[in-house]
Amino acid sequence: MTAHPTIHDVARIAGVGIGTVSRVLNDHPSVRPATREKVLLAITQLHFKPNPIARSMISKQTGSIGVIVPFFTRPFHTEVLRGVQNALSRAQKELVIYNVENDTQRDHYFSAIPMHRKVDGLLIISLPPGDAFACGFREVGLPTVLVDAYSPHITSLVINNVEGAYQAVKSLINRGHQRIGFINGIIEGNFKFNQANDRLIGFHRALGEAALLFEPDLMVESEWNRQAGRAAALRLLTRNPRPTAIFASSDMQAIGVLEAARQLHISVPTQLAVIGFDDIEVAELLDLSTVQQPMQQMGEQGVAKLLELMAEPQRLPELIRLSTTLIERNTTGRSLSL
Amino acid sequence: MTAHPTIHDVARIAGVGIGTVSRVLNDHPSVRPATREKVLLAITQLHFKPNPIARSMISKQTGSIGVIVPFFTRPFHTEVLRGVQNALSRAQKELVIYNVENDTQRDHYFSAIPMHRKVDGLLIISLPPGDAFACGFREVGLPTVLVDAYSPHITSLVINNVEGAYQAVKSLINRGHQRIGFINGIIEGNFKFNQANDRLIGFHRALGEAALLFEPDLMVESEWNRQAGRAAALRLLTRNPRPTAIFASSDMQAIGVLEAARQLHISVPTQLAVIGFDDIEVAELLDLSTVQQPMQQMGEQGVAKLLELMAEPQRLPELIRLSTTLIERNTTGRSLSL
DNA sequence: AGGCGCAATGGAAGCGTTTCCATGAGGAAA
DNA sequence: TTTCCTCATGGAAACGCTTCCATTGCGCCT
Repeated sequence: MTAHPTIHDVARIAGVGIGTVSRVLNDHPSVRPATREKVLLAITQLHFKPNPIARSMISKQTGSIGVIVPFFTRPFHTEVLRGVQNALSRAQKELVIYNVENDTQRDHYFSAIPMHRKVDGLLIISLPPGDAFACGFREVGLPTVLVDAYSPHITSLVINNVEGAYQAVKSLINRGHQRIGFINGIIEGNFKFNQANDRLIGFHRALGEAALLFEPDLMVESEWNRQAGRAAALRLLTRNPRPTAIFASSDMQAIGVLEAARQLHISVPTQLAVIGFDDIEVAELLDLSTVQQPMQQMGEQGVAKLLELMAEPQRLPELIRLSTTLIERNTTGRSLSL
Repeated sequence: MTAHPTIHDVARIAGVGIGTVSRVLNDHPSVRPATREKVLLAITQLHFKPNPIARSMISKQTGSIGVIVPFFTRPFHTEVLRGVQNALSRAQKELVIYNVENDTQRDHYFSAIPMHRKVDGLLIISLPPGDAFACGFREVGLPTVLVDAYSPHITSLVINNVEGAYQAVKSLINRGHQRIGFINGIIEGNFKFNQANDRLIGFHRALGEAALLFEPDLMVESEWNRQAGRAAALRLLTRNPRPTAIFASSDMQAIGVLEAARQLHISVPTQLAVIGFDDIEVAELLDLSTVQQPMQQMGEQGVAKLLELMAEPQRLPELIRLSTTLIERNTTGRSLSL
């Protein structure tokens, strides 16, 4: 409850000027060792800690990084955040989380955060800002990096969604599947880059290469979660003839597919092959085949890029591509493991 | 890139004094409507936003809440955070996450955060601070609330771990199990309150009530994760005679048990009953019996208590108890669901 | 011995707000 | 008309720091 001591108190106790105290705090060279000692002593006596807010006032730096992320929509994001957190704590930065649950909230953050200057840098995950916002970030001089999203105006770190989807679908085709269902994420109306769109392209490509026809009936859009995946799968699996394989845009959706299959007494993988996307921890538990994203790496590298940008704000935007890895487990037809 | 306008710029443009601008910003009553309009106009013209750091300087409020949490150790914590985030965004507060991975980091945060005053309040999850730290929080006047941890000096929100463990073990006993293995979390050396200790008490109680002997051999401590749970289960299941049921302190550990059982070709639930703790989402997927904690509620109510405390800092510490719910699924022996 | 330059230091200014006090205008009461 | 009081307003002070400029003292060079 005692008031916090200030630099003036320290100066008084140490019998020096406030300038000298400040110099000691900032490791400024021109302080005589003897003086430094006096000051240091006073500091420990008073339990003095410099007030970071007053410092921020002058330095215009807060030591915090903001992360805008649809946090609870997919375990995927938790994993990315893990990477973010790792890199950030190494860099001694604080992590401020802005969770977004809907478009209103997203836009609110996009427009408010650059103005309020409570973070030194911004990491945006899975949410492509429109050009207007993107340019806004540049204009106010807030270093920003996109992860799992793309904008030409902002350094972006994306995985190759086309390739990932292609790998998944091709592996299904290689196993002889001809009618392949596709549960995609939501394709955004305003048609910026987005994951769902790229994955559709990959889906098409794999089909085309195998001279298979794309049947619009076999593609469904759904939210990224299990319930929606399940509902989508129920629709797909009641088509006639039904698909013999389903590719889902996220592991959670794929798990929904497994549930739907169980409900309809369709056995996996014998009657239905299933492959997901992400490779979250549960995928391994359920022996789900999937397309692995380097989630932690995405987070870490995103932070690394952001720190670079903060050090050198005039840097031009970059586009960094990471690749996916096909993980074939039981749901695409390997014999049951032990 | 243009410098941010300040209150002085606004005052100049509007042809008023800075005091008046400030009054407009803070909805102070005594400003003539006409004057207010002039100021408001200047504000929109300049795209002026008050600098929150300068505000913090005076108000000594940052609008942020810190959360110290061993974030990535259990999905449990993600769920609690979800509740925290909900409550916080309703209250328009920012969320600063301090993830702790080890004791050093924990103690660092415990001692540094109260001093640096970058958060208005602190929520600590699953990490009991020692008395020294606990009193420290009070002394510097940082409102603090504990969730899933207890200290007599700080408002604490805990579930009834004794009861939860008791419920779990009793349900096993009711099903006829006599040799029950217990994979507990780590019991902290310094023997403050902790979850593991209470659960051990609950375990004992259930055993005692049924006149069963506690066999120290059948209890193992392990980290809260799957790998450790699996290792612990392998040890338990190679005892002779082996337990017919295992109660694990977390669902992730319980999942490790399931893996171990599969590896040893022990079938669940016929040859081995398994029950976990938490009721995270995967538990349902794997049809795992468990003791449900109201995770989101813990987060929300923790924040609610914290906000109360911030409004009324002299409040005395409270102890709030939440209860658990036994969820019986397949791994404790219900016949296989569809 | 005198002058010069540099190292060490003190403290004012300034960062962008809020708050408070002083001032002035205008209306009501006499 | 004069006196008070109130309401609206301007701007200085303060928040706790960093930075910069001015000042002092000392050693070294000539």
